[in-house]
Formats: sequence, C-alpha cells, structure tokens
Amino acid sequence: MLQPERHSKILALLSQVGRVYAAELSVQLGVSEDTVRRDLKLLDEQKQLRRVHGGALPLQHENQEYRERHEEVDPLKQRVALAAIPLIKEGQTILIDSGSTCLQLAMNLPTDFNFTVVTPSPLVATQLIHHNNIELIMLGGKVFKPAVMALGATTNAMIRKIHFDSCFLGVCALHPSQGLSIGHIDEAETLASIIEQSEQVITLASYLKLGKMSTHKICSARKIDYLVTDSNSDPKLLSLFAEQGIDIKICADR
Amino acid sequence: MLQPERHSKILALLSQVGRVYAAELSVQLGVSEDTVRRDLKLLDEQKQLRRVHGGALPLQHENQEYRERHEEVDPLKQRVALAAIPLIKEGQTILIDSGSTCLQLAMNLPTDFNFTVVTPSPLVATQLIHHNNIELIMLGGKVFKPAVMALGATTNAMIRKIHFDSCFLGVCALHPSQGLSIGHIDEAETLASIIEQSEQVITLASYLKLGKMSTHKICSARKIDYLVTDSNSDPKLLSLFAEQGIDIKICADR
DNA sequence: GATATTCCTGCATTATTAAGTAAAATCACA
DNA sequence: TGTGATTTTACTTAATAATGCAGGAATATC
Repeated sequence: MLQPERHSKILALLSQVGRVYAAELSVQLGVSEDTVRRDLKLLDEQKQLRRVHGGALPLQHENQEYRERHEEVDPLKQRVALAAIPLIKEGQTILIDSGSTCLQLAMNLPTDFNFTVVTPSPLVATQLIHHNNIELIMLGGKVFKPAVMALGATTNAMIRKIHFDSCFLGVCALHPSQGLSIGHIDEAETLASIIEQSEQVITLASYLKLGKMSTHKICSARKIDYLVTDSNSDPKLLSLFAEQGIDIKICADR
Repeated sequence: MLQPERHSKILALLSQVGRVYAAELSVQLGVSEDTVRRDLKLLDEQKQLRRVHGGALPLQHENQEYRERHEEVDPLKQRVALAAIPLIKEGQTILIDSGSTCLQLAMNLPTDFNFTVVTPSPLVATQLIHHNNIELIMLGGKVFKPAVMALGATTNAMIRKIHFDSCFLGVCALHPSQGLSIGHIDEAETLASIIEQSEQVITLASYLKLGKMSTHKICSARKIDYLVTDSNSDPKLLSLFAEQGIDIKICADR
C-alpha cells in the first residue's frame, strides 16, 4: 500500500471512529509502527489531525462538531419544512423521514388536531414525545449512524405492514430523469419501501438538492406527488418536474 | 481510550452535571483512580477546571445556570447506573430499557470496546447515536408516551426474534413475593417478553422502588439475576431478595 | 478526636516514541 | 539497462510517557 493511500485511510478511519491507535493502524495497514508514526507525524504537521501519545485524534472533536451542527437551525430548511405543514390533515398517518429538514418539520408539527406519525429516526421520535395530539410509531431495526435512522430488513418488513397517507422525505438528490437517489443502498431500499406504502409522496428539498443525482436510485420522479422547495430553484428544472406530475410548492422567502 | 479523550470527556461531563467525582470517573473512563487524579491535576493546572477534594468543579460562574438547566440528573440514579456498567462485557448484545436510570446508564456506557445495544426508548437511542463502538438497534412499535418507549404487539414480535445476553431494566416496583410489577399492562407484557429473551436480567432500582408493588406483574423475583441499588436500601429486604438467588450490587455512596 | 476516604509520593511496569542505521524500493539520467 | 541518488521502510536501542500499586500524609465526616 502506498503512502498517500495510507494517509487517506487513516483520515477516513479517524472521521469514522473518532480516534486511531498507532499500534492498531500498524496491523490494519500492514506496515511497521514506525511507518505509522511517520505518517501520523506528517499528517499532524499538515494539520490534518492531532497527534497524541498512543495514536491520533481528529482536529475538532466529533461530538462538539455534531452538537453545533445540530443546534444551529438552517433557516432555509426551516422555511421549506414550514411550507410542507399544510399538507398534513387531521386523522392521517404520515411518515417523517430522517434528516435535518424533516427534523425541522417534526419540530413544527400542528398541535390543534390529531394524527399519527411514523418515523425511522430516533431524533424525530424524541422530538415528538411531548406532542399529546400525535400518536407516535417508531420503526425498528438497526440504526444506520450516518443517516440517524433505522433501516434494513427488519425495518422494511415493518414498513410493509403500514399504509401511509403521505410520507415526507428530506431528499438528498432529485433529478428529472434519474428521480430520487441516495448514497447508501440500504437507505435507498428502505425509502423505496416507504414510498411503496404511501398514498402521497412529499419531498422536501432546498434548491441545492435539485438536479443532482446520487449512487442508488430510490424511485423515479413520476412517483412523487409534491415537491416543497425554495425560490432559488431553477424554474426550468421545476417545470421539468411539473411535467412529470409533481405538484410544486415554493416556500416563503423569509 | 487516549488521554486527551479522557480529558474532553471529563470536561464534557463537568459541564453537563456541574461536578465530577474521582472515584466515579475511574469507573466511567475505565482507568485507575490514580490516573483520574493525574488527569484532574493536569486540567486544573491548565485552568480547565477547579480541583477539589473528591473530584472537581467547573471554573466559570455560568456553571450555576448549567446546574439549574441540568438539575434533572438525579445523582442517586446516576450512581446506580454507574454501578451497573461493569456488568457489560465486550461483544454482548444488551437491552436497555426506558426510564431515567436507564438513560443515565446509556449516557455512561463504556467506549473502549464494542457491543450491541437494543432499546425501545427513542431517548436512549438518541443518546447512543454518537457512540461509534456501539451497534444500535431500535425496537419499533407504538410509542407509549408516559414511559417514552415502544411497546405492544409489534414491539413484542420484534423482541422475540432477538436474544439478549442481558437486559437492564429500570424497575418501578420490586417486591420479594410479588416480583417485578408496573402500572400499565402493555408495558408489563413488553418487559416480560424482554425478560423471556434475556440470558441475564439486571434490575436497577434505588431504595425507593424496593418492597413496592404495582398493578401489573412482569415476572417473579426469581427470574432476576442482579439487583443494582444503593446503600439506603433496607438490609432485610435485600436479604429476602438474595434468598431468591438475586445477586445484589450496592452502588458507591455520596 | 476517631475513623474512613481521598490524596500524594516514589517506584516498578509497561507501552510508546525518537534516533540512528541498514535494507529495500523507487527514481533520474545517462 | 545500469548506476547512483533519493525515498521509503524496517529494525535496534535508548529515552520517554503513561499507568497502576503501595505506603504514609492530608482531608473530610461523624
């Protein structure tokens, strides 16, 4: 294995697990501890990580980073989420996906009528614990950490037993011809199951997500009923979506 | 765990609960008390905290606010939870129940080895999202708001497909002859399913819960393997439990 | 004031690192 | 293709750092 390969592998591991040990790296990379130390020393000098006795740590501690990221509310996402709320009707059973936009949706759900929320996200569930008008159903299964949601066979099986009036998806890539797509295959499958069980598919996406595509396809654009986005979106792109039967909702500007 | 990791964890705990004890840190961090003392001494020299006999305190006056905000952390429950941590072994699959004591357990799980956590509580799940060494499985189902946990037929079905090395239950009533009991029938059934699937049953209960009984029986005391409690518990009561084969663990005082 | 914790000091043990050197691989250039 | 320079890696040894343990000192608790 070449030096730059090792370096990127070390950095990948670091961001994945938050710490690396020199001794372990030596085994994992198949080189001597000396080489690992030289690598770590180099990466430290390049400010790519923080060298400490016994191994190395990321520059900013992951937890803090996440907390900050989590506490700061993106106003754009919040506006998109707010614009989607009128689509919820009394007595419905809706699914709310994981992701920051959907979390915003969860934080702003109506309190003046009753409905049921199903979610694969522990964060969304936690947010809804104290809404007395909401019947909350958690989807079970292995929690996929990067997306903070339950997914996989168990989750899919549970989804297939539920019929949703609508599902609210915080998409990460929506393309006119390629449809909805996402970076992880299991995530794609679980989202596809959800869509299969939903009367209406409602996607929440800021202009940054439109016209993009990712690795694993979830469904074609035709399956989508609503797209809630913002006024920065390209009108041509939006008309392409409209041609495929998607009802477009633009959120307020401020 | 690397030294700087310990340091940031100590500081994080400090800002969360407003005080740390050397002896507790030793358990939480998996190192000797000497090492903890050296850590505290270092952090004190770096003006990151104030060292005091028995532990350490935050420096800033804003800690007053912090303490107010996080006053909900019951130190008694935290100590009981800490005493249960050594019962977790590498590679195990454990279930962590809902409830404040179990939430404390979740907040203090070891980070230096891998294991799997299954939980019906969105709060526990949210807490564990950032533990990279923990494989997290959420139990799905209707969320029972008063207990903040998934329960019912769907949940029970999912439980029956999993075998737990041990389950950690934050009991609300444990009586020598009546066993474990609880106020809601569905909760009782779900907990019974969990116990059925567990190799070891570990109960966490402050002295306030012992000798009490509630409406719906979960299981007899004989099914319980460990009772982790505090030194305020009535010794006679404890010996009655011990007679039924329960291993009693008393948490540290203070 | 007695007792029990908690703390500090020195020391032994272990793990980790640094420095120096040699072998191997890679590269530059004829 | 061959030769020497350069880089990269591995090995050895000495130094350093981190940790845990055992005692006596300090501190808190009753």
